[in-house]
Amino acid sequence: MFSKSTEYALRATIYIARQSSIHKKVSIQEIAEGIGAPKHFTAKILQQLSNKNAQIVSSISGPSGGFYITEEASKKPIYIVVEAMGENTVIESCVLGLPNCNDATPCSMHKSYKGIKKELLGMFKNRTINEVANSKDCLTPVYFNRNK
Amino acid sequence: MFSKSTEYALRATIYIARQSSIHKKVSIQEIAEGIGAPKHFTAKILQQLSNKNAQIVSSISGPSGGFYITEEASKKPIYIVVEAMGENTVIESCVLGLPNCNDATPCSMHKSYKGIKKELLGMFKNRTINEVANSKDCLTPVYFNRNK
DNA sequence: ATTATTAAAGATAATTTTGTCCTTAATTTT
DNA sequence: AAAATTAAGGACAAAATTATCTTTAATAAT
Ligand code: FES
Ligand code: FES
Repeated sequence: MFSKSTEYALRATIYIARQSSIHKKVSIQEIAEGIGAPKHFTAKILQQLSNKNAQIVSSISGPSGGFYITEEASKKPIYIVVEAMGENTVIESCVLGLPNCNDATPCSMHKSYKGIKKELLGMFKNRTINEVANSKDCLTPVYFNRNK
Repeated sequence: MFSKSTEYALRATIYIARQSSIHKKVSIQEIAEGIGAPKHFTAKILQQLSNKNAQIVSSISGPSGGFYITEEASKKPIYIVVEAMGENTVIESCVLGLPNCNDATPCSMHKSYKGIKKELLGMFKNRTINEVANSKDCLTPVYFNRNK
């Protein structure tokens, strides 16, 4: 559904929200291993998630530095992660790839897709980062690095 | 959601199902223009859709040749198009990109996604090519080449 | 048979995505 | 102040996707 980048971004955000706080930061190394993603690629993605526009995760350089997420940010919907990666279109656009997916210019899948699209959007817009990260639905410790 | 290839494949299949019959075939040229896709790239995709494994669309070379779809094929679900392009995983796999999206090994999005996934799959597995192509929901003639 | 038309097939190129590496800057510890 | 640790940033490389071009094969019309 999403690109690798966005998948890693979601996993990294959830990982950070689970493992860290302002007092206990996590390193790129740890995050990359925890989510099963290449280290340097993960670093790039974390930059996107922490830059001025996104401000989803926070970071501090130097020893005992690393990444963490503020209470404030963790209350935001996971949608912002997808948005920061520029992939919100994946959820919002036409199944057939036509421009303007809306009731005024429907494609022949639109009527079937409309409801699903709404639910998909809802899933990302209504659930907060914190809620997803600490959901009781799955708390296996080795969660993100299941063997592929 | 899908790759360009799969989007083109879906549009092309729907286009052919609308415009053609065994008596009135359509050329690559016409299809490509009709769906707003690059001609030679469309040709490649049509090859995939017509090869021995897929057999979704049929073709005949030579003058007055072109593509068409059999009654039999048009009764199959549009899912087979997505499958022929090797992108059924898009619908079937984990939102976070983890392996084995199922109730036994859920990720923290799984519970929310489960129902949506089922509907998405249903949309592709329950609707036939013919049904989608000739749906009353959208019969605008210039449908596939809306200006982008 | 020859010519024209159309898809099939293969080679190549451009672009985007994914992944790696190396240097710099920031910050803490010693 | 110096050394160590960590993220930031930029350059580069590999792989995958998308797109184009050229030649070949099939078929029909002349
Ligand atoms: S216009 Fe195609 S899904 Fe909405
Ligand atoms: S396991 Fe992640 S959506 Fe099913």
